[in-house]
Amino acid sequence: MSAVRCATCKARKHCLPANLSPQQLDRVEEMVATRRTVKRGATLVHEGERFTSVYAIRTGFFKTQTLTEDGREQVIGFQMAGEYIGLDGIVDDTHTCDAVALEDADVCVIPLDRLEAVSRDVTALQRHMLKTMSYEIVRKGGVMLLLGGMRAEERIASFLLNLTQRLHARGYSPSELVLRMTREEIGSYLCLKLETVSRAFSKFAAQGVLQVKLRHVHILDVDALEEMTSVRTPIAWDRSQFGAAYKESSCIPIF
Amino acid sequence: MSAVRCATCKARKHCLPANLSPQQLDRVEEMVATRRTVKRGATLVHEGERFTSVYAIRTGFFKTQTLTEDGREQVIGFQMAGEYIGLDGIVDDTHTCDAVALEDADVCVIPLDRLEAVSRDVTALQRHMLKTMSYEIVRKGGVMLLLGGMRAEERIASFLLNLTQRLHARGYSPSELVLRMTREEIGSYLCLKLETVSRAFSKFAAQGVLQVKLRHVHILDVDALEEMTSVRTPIAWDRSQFGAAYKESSCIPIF
DNA sequence: CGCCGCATTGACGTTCGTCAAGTCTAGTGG
DNA sequence: CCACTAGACTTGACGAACGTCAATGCGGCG
Repeated sequence: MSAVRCATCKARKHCLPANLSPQQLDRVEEMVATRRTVKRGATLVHEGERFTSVYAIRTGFFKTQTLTEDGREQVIGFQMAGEYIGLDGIVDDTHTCDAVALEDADVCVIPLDRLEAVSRDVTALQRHMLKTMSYEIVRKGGVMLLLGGMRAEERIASFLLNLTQRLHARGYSPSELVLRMTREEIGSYLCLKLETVSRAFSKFAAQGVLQVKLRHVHILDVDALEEMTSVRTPIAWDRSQFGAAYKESSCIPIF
Repeated sequence: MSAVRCATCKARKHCLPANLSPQQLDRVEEMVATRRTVKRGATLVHEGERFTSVYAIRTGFFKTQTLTEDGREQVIGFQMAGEYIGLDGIVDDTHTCDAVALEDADVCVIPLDRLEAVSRDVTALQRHMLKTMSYEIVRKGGVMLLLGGMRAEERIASFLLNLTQRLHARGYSPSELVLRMTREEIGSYLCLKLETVSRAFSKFAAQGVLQVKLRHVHILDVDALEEMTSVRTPIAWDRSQFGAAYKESSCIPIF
């Protein structure tokens, strides 16, 4: 199970602090209790389940969602390689949402007590985890601004920009992407109906901003998309490491 | 300046872990570099300011807000005794919002490096800070659900329930409260216009659910308010300590 | 090849924002 | 102590944005 090493993991620059010494890296690797594969459509964690570990995504793509009082599934976020799942469970030792794989995935299981123990020795990790959680707080603040202040088309423009930026930071094309989620899941996340999402895609295509063919999206005019997103970005967005260096991104921290 | 001790602070059960030994309490107290008073209307931290410390509120009431691209002030949250301000600044060493006192306040200044150092020694504190940040993540998720899934009146019902619950946990009446913020600030927070807030108050009053006289609100029918808030609560809400014991609250974690 | 889930498109209605007029209150200064 | 004023609040009329409902198209998978 530990044939996979952090040292050679492609997601490492997204989930661990930079500049760890080889000794520290060994220490950090001990945190990973095990690794799990999750098939497309399978659920990694269930809402209400007892929390013991956080998960770092090595490969794959997830959605997190929760059940609202009236029975609808509300999508909370989309997660990709190097991002963490389960941080919301720490507060009450209970996971607050489902995490469902939208493509076959591979995750590291990190028990919280080991994470804490190693954090006491490796101060860079301690700081990194605080930053990771702080980042999630700011990200969610960005979504709040988006939901409160943006029109349907603006939200969708932000969403597309954000997805491509994060994918680009992981080696994919900055202008072409394959959506892993349905229109309904996008709508749920942005608090819009699937019809509204569909209409926006069609309109963007008619304006020559995008080419859309079902899940395949080709962005023709990034600037046009960015002009639609009028809400200021609180913090930098797609960077492989936290820090002041990446502040110039104009995309809202949301997804 | 250290005439004020954590041991005798009334906000302590909200901002520190329970069951600290006297020795641990001494250690924890060393974190507090200084204390600051903030007059009503004054700003504790400014958006964009370099982050070095988090703040724990001893007394008083704050709003946090950020400037959107188009120049509006968007209220992000309201904070009261025992709650932390500034956790969002950790990720990029920069505060992402203003914190403005809505009544005269008194806060503890806790430099992050000291917080980290003490956390390495006092594992209960380490865990507590992770829980505090996890809580903020879940709280923000609750606001997202509220903004996405609730009507104006439902949002305002949730808001009122939440405020009274938090105030009740701090010794105030569970049914009577004095709002520290304007209709416009409530509206900004809930992504509604001040007219909509006003109309909802009037309607609730006409229904006999509330008595409202400007900032003075008297809740006559808590059950009616709770019935309006249809979105399920992800986690427990008003508790002085984290843990599974407080799960029964039916109010959405938002504010 | 046919079916089913996903996506598109149109018509209509509800909710809340916008604009505007007017009231009340706390705070200020005479 | 009272008059004045600026800001906060209330209330009404109207319109735009998006949700709702419904019909239809289409592509991938068995």
